Amino acid sequence: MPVKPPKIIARFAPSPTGFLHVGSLRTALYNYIFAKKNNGLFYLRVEDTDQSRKVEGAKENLLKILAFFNLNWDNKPIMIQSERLDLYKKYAQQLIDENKAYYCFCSEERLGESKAIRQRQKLPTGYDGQCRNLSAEEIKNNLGAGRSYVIRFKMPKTGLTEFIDLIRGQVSFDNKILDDQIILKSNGWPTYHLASVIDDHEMEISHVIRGEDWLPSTPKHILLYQAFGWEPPIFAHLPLLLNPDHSKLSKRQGDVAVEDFLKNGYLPEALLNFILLLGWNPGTNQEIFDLQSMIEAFSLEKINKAGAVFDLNKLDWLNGEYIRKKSAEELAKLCQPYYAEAGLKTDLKNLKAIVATEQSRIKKLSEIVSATEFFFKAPDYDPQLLIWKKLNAKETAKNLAALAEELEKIKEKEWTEKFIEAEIKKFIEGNKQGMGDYLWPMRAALSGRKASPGPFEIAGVLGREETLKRLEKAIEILK
RNA sequence: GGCCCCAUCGUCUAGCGGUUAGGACGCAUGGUUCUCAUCCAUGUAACAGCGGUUCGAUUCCGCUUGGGGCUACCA
Repeated sequence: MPVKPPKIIARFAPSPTGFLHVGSLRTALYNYIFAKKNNGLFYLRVEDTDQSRKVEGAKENLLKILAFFNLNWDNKPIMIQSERLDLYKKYAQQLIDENKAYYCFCSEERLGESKAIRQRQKLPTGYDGQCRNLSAEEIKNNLGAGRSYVIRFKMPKTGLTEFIDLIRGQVSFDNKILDDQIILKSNGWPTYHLASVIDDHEMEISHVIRGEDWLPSTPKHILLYQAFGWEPPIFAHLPLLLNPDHSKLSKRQGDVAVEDFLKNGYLPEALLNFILLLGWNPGTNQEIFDLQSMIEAFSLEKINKAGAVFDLNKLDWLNGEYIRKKSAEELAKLCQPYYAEAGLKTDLKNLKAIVATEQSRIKKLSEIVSATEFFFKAPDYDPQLLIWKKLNAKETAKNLAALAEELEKIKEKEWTEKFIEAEIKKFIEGNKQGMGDYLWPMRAALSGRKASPGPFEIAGVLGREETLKRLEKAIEILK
């Protein structure tokens, strides 16, 4: 029996601008999980038709990040538009030959003036159609004279272009307000409109899932499909990601580059989980998703129409959740680069113990260094910090001395958090004072901080010698 | 200006004619704890407005208002 080819093919088609926008990552994610959910294919295409925005290494960077997030594409090699220039020209020529497109020789100045006039007349500001009906003679003369030209698509002047958007339902545009779009630039390169339509057709894309900012140009694309006699794909326009002030998520108001989030210590799985939930929900109360469970739970029908504010608060919370789920070893490895950057060195075993003490506190990996730097070097602090509630300096020093004496009794090989805790608690319980009268000064002496991991935890990691040294120092400065 | 899209707590959202309008983040309070965090419990806070349709509208329709996007030889 012949195998039926997969019907569902989605794609991610970024332009290589040098960094990956989180909004683009979400688009890629939705396309990927939609394809996988439906046993379909996920294709990648690089839309590098704007030479002026060319960035060296951007494409490689893009692929690296997608792979890092495990958004693996099925077309190898991937499609790259700059390698297909002849094809776009051929199709543009075909439209010209069929009188569905035309040469336009208008200068930028004339276009600017025309636009200003139409703006004043409160009319749509699109191209005024000056070159739409040039005679064969005029075209020949202009071409002969070597005048620069673009190719414009001839939009129908009447009728409606309607389509069903999977997210928005029926959408309708009046053809007469549609601009005669440039499809081939004067340098011979295609614009997005031409290239994406041709490529989506050739890749046999079944579903175009992209940002809502593309919604207004979708009728132009559909008309292009019709001009070529092709079946348009199904469209689904995603709600936009928003700044806190509800404008389109932009660099001005914080990080938007995926690389920056990673650098700041967000885990890829947390970031992915977070953006999944911006504009989509599973219909249940589940909030934690790995890639596999996303695929299982996903459906396009549950995507929202309204834009979603990118709320760092919730991202931080989610990231904390994922950090807490890591093993000490995983976390230590993830934190290593941050220590290296700070010039702090220690072996992995020690690092494991150190990061474990802050695992429940940090929200981002980048916080680990400042949160744990007191392990690396004895902290400076105000002696007042050592004093707990109603105690005075003298009593505090006395308690610390008693504590030190007890700790002295613990042998090097018994020096573990658990054992220290058991011994010291036993000792304190034998006294008339409370836990805080001993433990606060001890913890403060070891960490130099108001808030920190517990004293036994710190002592266990610090080791016997360093612990006793810090206690001595505390007693000293209390005098 | 023109066109298109959108509208439930501060934020992400559930709801698909009859609900005490639910959950999560945040925030607040309490418990656990020497502290902070974690964890647990409780609380806080929303259907933009006006008209219809209907026995009944958060839900369906229209208008208003508000927000956003597009309007490039950028994608």
